[in-house]
Amino acid sequence: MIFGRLLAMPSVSEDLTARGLINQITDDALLELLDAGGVTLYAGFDPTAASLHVGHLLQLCTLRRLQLGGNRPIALAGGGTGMIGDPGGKSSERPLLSKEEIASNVMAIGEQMKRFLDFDAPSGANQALLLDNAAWLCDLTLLEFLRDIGKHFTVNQMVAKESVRSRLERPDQGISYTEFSYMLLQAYDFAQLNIDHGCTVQIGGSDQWGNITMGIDLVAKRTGEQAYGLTTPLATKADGTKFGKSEAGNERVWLDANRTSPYALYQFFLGVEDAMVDTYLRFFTFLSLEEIDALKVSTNDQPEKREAQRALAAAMIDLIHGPGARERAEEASSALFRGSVASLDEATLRDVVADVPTSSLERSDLDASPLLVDVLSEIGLVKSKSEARRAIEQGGVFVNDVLSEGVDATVSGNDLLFGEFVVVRRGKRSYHVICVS
RNA sequence: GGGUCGGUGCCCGAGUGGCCAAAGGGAUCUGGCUGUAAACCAGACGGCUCAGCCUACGGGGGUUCGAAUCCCUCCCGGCCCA
Repeated sequence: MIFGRLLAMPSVSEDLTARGLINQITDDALLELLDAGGVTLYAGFDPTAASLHVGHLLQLCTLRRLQLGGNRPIALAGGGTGMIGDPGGKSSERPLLSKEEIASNVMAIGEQMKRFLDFDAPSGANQALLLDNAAWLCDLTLLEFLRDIGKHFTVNQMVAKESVRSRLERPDQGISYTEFSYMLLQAYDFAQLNIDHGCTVQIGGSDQWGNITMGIDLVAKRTGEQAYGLTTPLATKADGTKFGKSEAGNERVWLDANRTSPYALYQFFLGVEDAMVDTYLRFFTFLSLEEIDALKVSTNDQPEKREAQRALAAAMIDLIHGPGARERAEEASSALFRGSVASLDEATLRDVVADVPTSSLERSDLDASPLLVDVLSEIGLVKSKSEARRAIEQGGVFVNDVLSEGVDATVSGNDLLFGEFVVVRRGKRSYHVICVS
């Protein structure tokens, strides 16, 4: 059904262009190839964790777009390169992960990718592939590497790359030979994918431009084939910092429901700044450009309705966790934010409990009327009791929507809703439900 | 291996014997204004049994009434020389 709608949509290149997804492209001819379909292309993912996070969305969604346009995407997990670490962007050396950790991360990430890419396309022609570069990098010997890859590049050009130069220019930091070699391994990946799978295109964020062009060079030198590269802009927040790098409280926003609940993910997108919502809709959703334009008008005319944010959040949860999770996240959100928590009916509250962060307490714990300060820190809504005291003193703690005053406030059986729940809120929007049994 | 500079709280970065839980900035948190937005304003921002105490300025040891600040040593990093 979605596919049917897409067929009526603009060509791949028109769509990418209109969405602002093209930052740089090595050759305009690539656009025609992508429009024609049948191109095999890849993007790399570092398996540094057992889950993807919102920072990966842009590449995932772009691969999806290209697949929907009839091309064959390869998601390349950097099981090999992940053991090295890309020097770009970071100001310091990255800690190395163990082989086992990386392998299990690759598995987990591959599972999540199934929501974005079709790995079982019936025609087979453009079915997505998940590969791990550990397959060829781990067995590569140093001598082979130096002979077959290293000889094609000069240190001069490597040092000139932005990712390296920025590290060299910092007076207090160096770059290890290991990380320096990263770009060559990435180039090797491209060449390997070209040989094994006829892959001719690599896509990535704009910071990958240098690595991608090195890969293209290597492909040309090893196989004589013309390869291409396309970079997307970097997704940023309104203040210019990286989108999804880390959010409130330095928590990453993950695609794994066990790490970031669908409700929390929904809230994350619902809270997007007006200034960025249109960009994100274009980058991350598969809504038509017409729909997105209409939402932009809505943001301009009636920003307080947050229609664009709602559409964005809904689309993302649909994509990442499915419609069922989306509906629950929407319901929990409106229950908590529309009116007073205390006035919710029991059934609604029970539904909310299922989606919002919760903790459980024994009824006997409550008999002693524990200090609110202790309870807050126990359920993890604050990091320490000092922080709990501060939060209360600053007027930022609410029990069942009632402002708590005084650090000596306690929690007791009287605070129970339906004999079971205490809804604690910190600040404007951090809800936590305590279930008493 | 030699020389030299440096390692400060989440990050950047001041401090070079007491007035240091340690300037300033950023991040973050809370309040205000709003629209569960941005910007802006205000406050907070190591922990605890909280007018006090404990833990902290790379690790360990020492000098001193007293050390982030001085000395020794070890570890780590930058730069230069070999």
